[in-house]
Amino acid sequence: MKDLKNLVNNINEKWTDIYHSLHYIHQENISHQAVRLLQHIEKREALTVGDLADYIGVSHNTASEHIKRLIKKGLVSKKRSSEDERRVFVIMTPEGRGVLNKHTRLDEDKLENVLENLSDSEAETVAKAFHFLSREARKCSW
Amino acid sequence: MKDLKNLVNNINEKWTDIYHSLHYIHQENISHQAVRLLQHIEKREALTVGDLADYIGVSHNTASEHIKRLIKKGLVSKKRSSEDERRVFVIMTPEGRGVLNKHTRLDEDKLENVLENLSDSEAETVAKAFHFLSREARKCSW
DNA sequence: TATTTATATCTTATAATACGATATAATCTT
DNA sequence: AAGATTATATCGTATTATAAGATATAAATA
Repeated sequence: MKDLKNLVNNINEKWTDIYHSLHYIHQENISHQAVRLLQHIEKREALTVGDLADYIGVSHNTASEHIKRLIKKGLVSKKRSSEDERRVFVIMTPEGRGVLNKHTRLDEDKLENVLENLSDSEAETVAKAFHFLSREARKCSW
Repeated sequence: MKDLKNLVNNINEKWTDIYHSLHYIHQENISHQAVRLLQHIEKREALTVGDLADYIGVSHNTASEHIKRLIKKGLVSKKRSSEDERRVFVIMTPEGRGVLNKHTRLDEDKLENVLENLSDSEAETVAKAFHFLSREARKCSW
């Protein structure tokens, strides 16, 4: 029998521990909303300016300005829809992906170092766990 | 034999997938630096204003102003050191912990829902994986 | 053709970020 | 004890980020 509440809390504590120990030391100071936008753009295909406005909960003109700033920094680009030429898709550039990774992923060198110190069976357990969690998380539509 | 580079990349992709699917929908728009400061304060004991300045890489006067703003929002409080009365420790308030959790933890309801959909043995695998990772991550001093 | 829709721009306002200069009080040095 | 050092705080100033209302433009739709 699973004690779910306890497991949830346990995972959450360790989730933040792991991130705090293994995250990148980044220098480029990107803003809060910029990270939120990039996170969403990375995970979804064909997002428009309006979609992004809804996602971060601001008016469309504000979202339009956010995108303008991200373009100026070279983190995203725009691509007009061919079906409906009013719509504009926001595309992540390789530079944007790089900056986002530095802000959301674990530092590859640190993580590799950690995994080296695990036994083969422990490393396998970790690989399986992330497989299970991401498989089910993807189904979560809330 | 472990293919580490591949495992690292695999975990990182799933790490961001999971966060994107399960993070809280937060409304309070706290700034980038504020989150960084709160994250560090949560994980370390007895941090001074100077420690925090070094951590986020700004001058001491800037850090002092960050703390002032966090105090105004009720997210941290100050406590003067009794040994050295020049030093001031920054303490997280329950409100600060709440706001930080909303910005760094996974949504408890979503995570519980995900775990419910795992078999007992899968859930156990997940619990073990976080145990192993956080155990080794804690040793990472870089 | 009139209306709606999707973006963009302009104006205005506030908050966040940062640093140099300076102030203050506590501690350490000589 | 006097002077130097250390830890914070505050003031002045400047830039960037954030946001929304009003307005403009161009494409699609009724």
